[in-house]
Amino acid sequence: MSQKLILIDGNSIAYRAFFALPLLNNDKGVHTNAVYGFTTMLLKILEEEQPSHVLVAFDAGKTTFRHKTYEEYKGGRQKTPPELSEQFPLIRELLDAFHISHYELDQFEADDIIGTLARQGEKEDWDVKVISGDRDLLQLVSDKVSVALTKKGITNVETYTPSFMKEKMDVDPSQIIDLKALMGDSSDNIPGVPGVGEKTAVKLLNQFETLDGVYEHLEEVSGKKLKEKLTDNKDNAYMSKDLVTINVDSPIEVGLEKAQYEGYEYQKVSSFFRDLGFNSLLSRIGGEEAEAEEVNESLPEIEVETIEDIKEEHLAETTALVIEMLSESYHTADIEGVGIVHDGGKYFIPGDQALHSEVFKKWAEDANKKKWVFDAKKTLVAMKRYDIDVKGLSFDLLIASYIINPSENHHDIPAISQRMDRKEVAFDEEVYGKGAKMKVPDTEVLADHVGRKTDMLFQLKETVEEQLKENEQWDLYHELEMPLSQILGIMEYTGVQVDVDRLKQMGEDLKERLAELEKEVYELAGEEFNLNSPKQLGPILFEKLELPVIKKTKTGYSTSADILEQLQDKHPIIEKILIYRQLGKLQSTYIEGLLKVVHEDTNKIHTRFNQALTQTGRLSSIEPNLQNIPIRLEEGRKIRQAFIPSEEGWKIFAADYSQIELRVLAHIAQDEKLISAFKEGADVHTKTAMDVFHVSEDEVTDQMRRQAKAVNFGIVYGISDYGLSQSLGIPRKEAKKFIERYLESYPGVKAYMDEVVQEAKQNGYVTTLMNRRRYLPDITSRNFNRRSFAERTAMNTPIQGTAADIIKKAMIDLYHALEHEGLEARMLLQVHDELILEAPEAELEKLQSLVTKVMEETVDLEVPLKVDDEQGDTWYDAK
DNA sequence: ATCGGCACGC
DNA sequence: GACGTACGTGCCGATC
Repeated sequence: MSQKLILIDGNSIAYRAFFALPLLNNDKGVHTNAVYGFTTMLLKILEEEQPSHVLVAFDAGKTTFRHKTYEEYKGGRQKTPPELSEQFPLIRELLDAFHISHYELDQFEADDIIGTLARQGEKEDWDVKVISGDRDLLQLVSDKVSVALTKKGITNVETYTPSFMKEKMDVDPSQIIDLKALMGDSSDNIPGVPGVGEKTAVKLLNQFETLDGVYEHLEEVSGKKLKEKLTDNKDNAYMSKDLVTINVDSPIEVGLEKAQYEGYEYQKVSSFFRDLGFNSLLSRIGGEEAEAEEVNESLPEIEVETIEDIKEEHLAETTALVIEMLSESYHTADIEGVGIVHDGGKYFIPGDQALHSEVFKKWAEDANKKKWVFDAKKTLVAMKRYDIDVKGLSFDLLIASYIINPSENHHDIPAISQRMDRKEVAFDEEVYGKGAKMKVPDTEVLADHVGRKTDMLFQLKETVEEQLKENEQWDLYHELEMPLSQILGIMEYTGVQVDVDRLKQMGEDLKERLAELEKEVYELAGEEFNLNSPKQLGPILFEKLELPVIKKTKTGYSTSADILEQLQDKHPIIEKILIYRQLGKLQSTYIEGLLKVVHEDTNKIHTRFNQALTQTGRLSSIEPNLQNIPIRLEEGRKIRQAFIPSEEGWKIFAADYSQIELRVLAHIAQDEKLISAFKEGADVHTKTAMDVFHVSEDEVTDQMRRQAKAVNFGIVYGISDYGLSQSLGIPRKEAKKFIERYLESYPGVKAYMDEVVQEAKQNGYVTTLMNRRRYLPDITSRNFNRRSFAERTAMNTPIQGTAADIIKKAMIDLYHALEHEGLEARMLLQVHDELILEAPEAELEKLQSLVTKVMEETVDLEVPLKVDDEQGDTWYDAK
């Protein structure tokens, strides 16, 4: 059997991992992010490649033989951060635990060790794969040697073979050295020929094949400047060539046999993982499969009493309560059991027993009996399904955890407890399994697990509340998110009425038009294919029809709408495809997708608002997402005709904030010009155009206003100059200028942007009006991209987050106002800056003034808030 | 099952 | 100079 050798560039991968992952500490305060990243990469390779031989090469010391040729080799490099240096010994330990050999050689770099072994393996006719982040290694590619370069992150790689290289870079492996010699490499301080970049170098090599070829035929090189540069820098080019050439004949003292890999010992690796706190990786290594029972056995003892018949003595004044469902969709999920923990005991009750019990209902509905829960909204909805109106939900661990740090991805009880260094609860996945294998375990196991979660909830409450108070987020939690959670629960439970027949009719019409379009596209293409597959569409457009290639994706040609639009006048097929895409989206996502989630007996849709997800404080909506129902194009907007009031004689009423983010910006930044624009009630985009282009109101063209609008959009969403250039279809430099001119026009905004970035650097986080936080660890990153992103986030989050705070508060105020006024009107949906209600026709007039007033007055800013309202028989008509 | 490409909203 | 560029959800095809 053929042998497979994996050669890993240890330094390169460690660097990659270090910069790709946030600087994590384990519980002992040791930085482990590079080790962690390295480990995930290693596990993935071992699993996917099943190699017979593995070796990790490291760079030895400070100087190498290359420094003799060129003293400045790798000069100007930032020195390795100490947070990373300290992790190299751990990486070696990791490799030892895996029984994987590693090697370094004085005066030589990891590249040379890898090159030498790769050639040896090749000679033996082995399959060799090199893993690195360093493109220099591409020179090793051959029929037997492939090179996998890390892309985004660490485990995401791109494997280079000779043919892939030719396609992607338009050069052969043998030309890589000459390519580098010409273009140089700033990160290694290799000069190359100044002024020659990748594009020129590839062009030269295509014409003359090699560096020698270029110099032999210098007179044929086009361009006087280029010829001059090449002549002047001939020495540099050849020296660069020497420097980048990997020594494939290094005096290494290890042979291929040393790299033999025979698998790792579970014990050693798992204890290494435990030492470093890599608990999430434990499940990925092949040890004995952790059975549910075993999981629980390894945890500390806990006594949970399973009771069938619930009595008052099992309940208390203050109780942690968990309603356990295995499925996320709590509108329909079965309730498997109920966990109850208080000072007097720990109980588990099978779901049906609890929810059908009169004793339980009475206790649940008693507002004086305090319930501590994880996800109050879910608890409320689930219980409402059993006609229980739960009251007294006084603590919500989910919301609290989210408020404390929204950037945590896992806010479930086991994850939270683990972060607090308590390891008494198994993860749901370990107990229930996942995907198709998910199942309800035996009652004993279920009771234990639910009991543990409930117990942990009971224990964590105090600490978490202290943390909220310490962060000055108590009000945000207690006065905003907690009350909102109840309101959202009621909204979700209420649901939105859907005109199913209407949806179905639209589906029929779409089906016909799609079939027609499909036929037309096939005719124009001259063949049939799957029109929904970009992978199949690409070759048709760009090979068969020979349309110009504007952009490629990593898997082929890009066929996205903005690319197709640029091709529109080139071929009649393009327009058909665009329309097909548009209608296809409506059909699959909005017609079929919505029909799938309509409740059969009521014809209502019940979304779920995720209140603990976004980094900015906005809500999100799932199953279905009712926050992205089409509106921009008329065709799609018609979907909204299917959203109707749930009662006869009722109407849909919608109210939205006008320019809330820009108003918030004016307020936070205290920018006089922006403030006065809003106070005057000016059209803000026109005003921006006047300020940015220095023209009077009547001189503002549509084009100028459109551009100003895009800039405002960019400011609100924190997009980059690149993002703005994309949305306007202009060069990045111009986009950058627009942003600069905007900031010159609004000095208050400029000052705010600078301040908020400083604040983020100082505190490590930014805050909103109501003290919502977003941590930005990348604000001090040495990586430009990460840092820039963090800076834009610092500027944008207080704006978007404050707007989110405001509408959330408005919802609470409105809920109480409706109650206070004795109106029947109900809130149904929130779409970031608008609220959708249904109401009896007779209430509309009152509603109009009430809703507007409540929303506009919910906070008092330097600028007025403005609310527009609409009404109609369907959501579509409320426009 | 999971990923990539694409498209919808704010 | 740049290895990626507002936030979400969900569909499809392709892949293993």
